[in-house]
Amino acid sequence: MAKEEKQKPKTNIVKPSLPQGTRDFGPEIVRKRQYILQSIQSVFELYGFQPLETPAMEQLETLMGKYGEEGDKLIFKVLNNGLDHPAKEVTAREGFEKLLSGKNVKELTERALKYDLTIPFARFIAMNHGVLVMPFKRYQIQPVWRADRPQKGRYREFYQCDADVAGSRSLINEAEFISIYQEVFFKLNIQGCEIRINSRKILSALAEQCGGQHQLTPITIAIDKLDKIGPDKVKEELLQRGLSSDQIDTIEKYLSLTGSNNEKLIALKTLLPSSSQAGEGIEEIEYLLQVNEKMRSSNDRSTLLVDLTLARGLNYYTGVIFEVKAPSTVTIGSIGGGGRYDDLTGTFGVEGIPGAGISFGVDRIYDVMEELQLFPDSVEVGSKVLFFNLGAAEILASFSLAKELRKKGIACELFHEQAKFDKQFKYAEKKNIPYVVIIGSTELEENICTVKNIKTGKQDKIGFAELGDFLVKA
RNA sequence: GUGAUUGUAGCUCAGUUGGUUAGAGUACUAGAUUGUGAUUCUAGGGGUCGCCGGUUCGAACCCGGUCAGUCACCCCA
Repeated sequence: MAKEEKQKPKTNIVKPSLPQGTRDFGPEIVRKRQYILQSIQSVFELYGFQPLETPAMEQLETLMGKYGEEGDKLIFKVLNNGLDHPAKEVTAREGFEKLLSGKNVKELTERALKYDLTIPFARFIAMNHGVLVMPFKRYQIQPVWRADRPQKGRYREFYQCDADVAGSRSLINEAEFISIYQEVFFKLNIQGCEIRINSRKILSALAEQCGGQHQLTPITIAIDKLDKIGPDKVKEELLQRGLSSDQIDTIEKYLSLTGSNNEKLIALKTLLPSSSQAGEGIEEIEYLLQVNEKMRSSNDRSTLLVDLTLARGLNYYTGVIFEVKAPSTVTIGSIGGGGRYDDLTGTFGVEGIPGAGISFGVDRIYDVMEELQLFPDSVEVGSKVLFFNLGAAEILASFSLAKELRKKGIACELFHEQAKFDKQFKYAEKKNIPYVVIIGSTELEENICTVKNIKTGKQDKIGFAELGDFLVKA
């Protein structure tokens, strides 16, 4: 026995692997993602939003109960440290018993990874509202974690990219959010997005007409599935939830309202005539349509569409709601969403702070851009210049030339060893380096170098002193 | 959390009813080629067949479990 163990060398080799639903991002992917994130960030900044970062972890109680029963299950919990300490053995065991009976256990876990950016934002506002300039406009670009089962376009760690404003009821915010969407998609050259809007007030009025407020959530959940399961199944689901056939009839009429934005709103007024809430919702949307018409520039390639079937799952929304659909040429659905919520911080004991916000789905925007080949070539370029290494004396000259180029802001590198041309060319090609500088013994004597454009194959003899200017212009 | 399906070289994939030493293309390395990327040719390295266990004289192949990917549901970005 002992012999066998000796034969196996004792090593600590671990087979490298990633936790389920997480990813590494290689250099090209990081560049492309950064291109998207920086575009969004710059637009947020242009509208006066300020950056905020919050910890990866929150207190578990900050998160629990905010995302519904299903949401709670998807929160990643962090095990407390020191549970194996003898002094804590009794409480640890008790905690584990509680856990088995399905309770939340402070004894075992007090912290959790954040599940979205909105609740940490609300927590931040609740802690700091006294010292913040209100309304507080913040944007936040950070990873969040969900213990969901991964599938395409769905991960356990992913980035969210949110802009929210706290402490303002003005519709100007919503109008600017629409404008931000349009500007970002223009910047990324994504054409044909649909920005869909609706209002929770309208949905709420509909629920009122169909049995009362307690029906709001079931109704929104059911009609949110409309394009997925079709009108018949929606009716079925509503029937199961105890709505009468009269009420379902109303909802069916509601869902079948068609026409232009204004036609839909006019038809809606006759469907829900007595509701002041519906009236408010309609007025708000009319205002946004009007502003959008005025602000619209030739740059905007996204359309603003009133979609009365838009519901959005999260039930903290109370006013206008948004969702952005990817261009119909790709099969990726929603790439952003948001809306207004009246009570951001009530759950933290701070009343009277309303908010509104939007979010960009970075991973899906990436997929859209990849599919439509919208990333500019320049995104892929790291170094602009590679100095060939043709020997010790030759490369020595390259050091100072490289330093000169870097001083001018040109990224460049020296090939790491003397090697044949083939190898050095291939390196440049694989790294998407557009120019190579060749300095051999003949060039060295004359203080010149050969600059070759890899794509065109064009070569120029350039004096050492002129190299920087030549490449700045190239 | 439920169900289905896949896992073989760095990458894309073959692999017969279970049978000797697991293959191809591509990529890589060296040479033909001592200063210009191609093509071609030659040679070479590279595998715990996801992992653990079981059945068998014998398992990449059959069975069980597990991990990971993909897809659908739930839900969601």
